[in-house]
Amino acid sequence: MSNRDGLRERKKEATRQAISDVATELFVARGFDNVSVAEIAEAAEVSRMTVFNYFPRKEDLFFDREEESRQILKAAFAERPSGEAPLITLRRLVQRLADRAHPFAKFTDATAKFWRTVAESPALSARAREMRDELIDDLATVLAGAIKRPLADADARLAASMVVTAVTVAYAEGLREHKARRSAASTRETFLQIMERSLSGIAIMLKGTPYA
Amino acid sequence: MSNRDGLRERKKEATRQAISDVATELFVARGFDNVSVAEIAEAAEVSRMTVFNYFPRKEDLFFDREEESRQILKAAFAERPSGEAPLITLRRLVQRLADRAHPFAKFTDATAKFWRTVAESPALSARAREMRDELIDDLATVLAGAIKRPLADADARLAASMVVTAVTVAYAEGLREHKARRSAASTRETFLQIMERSLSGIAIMLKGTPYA
DNA sequence: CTAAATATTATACTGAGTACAAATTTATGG
DNA sequence: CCATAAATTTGTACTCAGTATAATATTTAG
Repeated sequence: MSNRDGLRERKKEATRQAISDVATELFVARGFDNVSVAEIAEAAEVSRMTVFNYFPRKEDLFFDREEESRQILKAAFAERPSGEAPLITLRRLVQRLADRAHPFAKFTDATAKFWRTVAESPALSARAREMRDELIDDLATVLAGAIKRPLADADARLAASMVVTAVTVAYAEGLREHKARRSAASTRETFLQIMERSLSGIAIMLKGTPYA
Repeated sequence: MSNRDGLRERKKEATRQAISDVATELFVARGFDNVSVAEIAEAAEVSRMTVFNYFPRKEDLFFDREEESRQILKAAFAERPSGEAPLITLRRLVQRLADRAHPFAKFTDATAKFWRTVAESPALSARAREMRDELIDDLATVLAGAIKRPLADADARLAASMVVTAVTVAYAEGLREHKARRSAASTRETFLQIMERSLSGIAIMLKGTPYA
């Protein structure tokens, strides 16, 4: 029998999902810090060790989509018209994410609750910050790759840091507007406006480099 | 006897300093994560509880100057010529820190070692990121205060995030140059140049607001 | 069916951080 | 100087995340 969809693989995926599901349920009900890994294991009818087997850190039970942002960046630069300035590619990417209401540019009660849970937990907040820094590194690498530099240079690191900061601020302001009961169109407009302002400023910072 | 400089107060300060000193020594010698609080307590001839009494978290034993950046910001805006755009105040502040080789703009073997120790410890890195976010909040508040807004608004938050990001990147590049054995003048120039480029871009982002 | 490969579990440990009460040290008022 | 109040230090016992390791159970392959 094949390795890929044998009984073993199916069971693994099932237990992983079961653990993740039960953990999410407990987290939203009682808050991340008020649920122990032992409780999750018990509720998922699995041993504590098995939980750590699938999710090395407790925070991994909450943040399941770490890989996704990396893929989005790669895809955007893979499809980009040759010769287009990397900063323009990013501008188009942001527009598209907003148009398609992608989770990274969506403001609903669900996303608000998600980030409130994060804000209420020091451990989750720390992990979110860590992921933000990892994203900066990834973006710097992708940017350098786009202009055929093997390694990220100082300009790429500046660009990446600034763009990720811009998204962070724009997203936070979008969430803020949502919580203030503004319309979806309004929050989307706020998000895009901050991104536009930021990107035009970043373009100035990168004038004379191959990135802008 | 007065409360301020009685025996009790002096002893408290002495033990606090003793704990901090012995901890720093152990950390630089063996790395933050390879030294337990119990060891520090033993080396400082004090109980484990006393260590936690003075330093609620282990990371506090390493980062002793959290308050300082806050004070520098406040002072800079307290002394600023009335009517000066806040972003100009910050530009002058950066120049002055570089001129005076303040720790936040200084690149020596000591600072390099300090930040290497941070980079080698997940816990210290996490704390550094947390402090960075706290600094952003503080700066946003100070910026809003400078134009007589009681609360930080979206523009202040954007400005603060971008400025702190700029300093972070500029400082990191300065450290990088130092590690590559470039001259002190060169690292200083790199730092200032990144700050200048960044601030001119940030000025564009803030055009039409009272901050730029 | 057997044996190798892999997943799960039990157990025991380290280390940070907390709660709380007991013991010690310093301050203060007579 | 003494007694007592106030503050500091300590001991003890706990919770919880995370790691190491060996034993056990389950799936796969021959």
